[in-house]
Amino acid sequence: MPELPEVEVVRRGLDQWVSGRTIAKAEVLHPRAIRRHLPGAAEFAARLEGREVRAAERRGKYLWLPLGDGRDALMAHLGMSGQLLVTDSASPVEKHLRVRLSFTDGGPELRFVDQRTFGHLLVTEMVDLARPVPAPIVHIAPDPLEESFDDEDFTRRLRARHTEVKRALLDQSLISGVGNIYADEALWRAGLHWARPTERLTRPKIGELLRGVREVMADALDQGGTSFDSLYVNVNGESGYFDRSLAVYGRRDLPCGRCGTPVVREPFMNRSSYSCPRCQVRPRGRS
DNA sequence: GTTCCGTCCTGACGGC
DNA sequence: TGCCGTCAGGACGGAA
Repeated sequence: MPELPEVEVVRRGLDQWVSGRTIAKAEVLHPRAIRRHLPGAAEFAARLEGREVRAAERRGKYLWLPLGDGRDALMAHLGMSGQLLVTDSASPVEKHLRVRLSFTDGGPELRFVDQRTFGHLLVTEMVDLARPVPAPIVHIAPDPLEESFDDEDFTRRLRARHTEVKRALLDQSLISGVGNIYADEALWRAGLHWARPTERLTRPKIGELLRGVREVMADALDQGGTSFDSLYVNVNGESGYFDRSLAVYGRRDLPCGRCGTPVVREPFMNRSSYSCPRCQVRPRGRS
């Protein structure tokens, strides 16, 4: 599924193939794909048609294309299965095509394809903060790859929480862009068990955790950015074109890359947490 | 105010 | 072979 590094690759692809072009027509093929655009499909299309697309931006897993003078934008979240494809208008329609944008230059169109429709698109006003962001995501914290991410502020707010460290990592209002996979990988790099209470984490340990988050994302981005010239391979949110070299995620019973101990899978928030029972010791009194 | 949990969705997969 | 249950999981709304 698309995580922050994949979304960044999509952003770069959109920048290359879509920015600077003018939208001719917008078609909504599945209403759920624009469910957060409350005025509906007709208004969605009207807000887009005839508008010029500016440079693509991203915060966490949200992407947006500012329109015209930049006071509004087309915003996208890919969810778990969403893809933004830049493709020739004559190419066959994908089974799960949800939204389709064509351009006045007659060049390749932009398609939003999403099997499970957890993703969505909307047109929204921008809010002029220190960095302008789409209105629906003003409550989202900066992601750890943004310049405006404040390590000191994160440390203070994390220690003020009374919860498990992984829950906090997945809380978008504290730090954005970290999903289940990279949370597990970053915790493994920092030698932290996912159930460790946030209020007892030391400053150096939080420093290690942030370093783990940034390194695992940077590694993925390095790998994803290597073959960046093919239209079809890169402007999408497909998992699998990153050879993520995961250390623990999805590796139940396989040896930990550091100590060889078999990785364990534990239920967590109706999903899974993977960790090394030796490198990431479970806090006492928590089972 | 903070924390937690159910819900949305479709396809792959395993068990019977 | 085919049916059914389970799992995957980001974000949000509402309950505790």
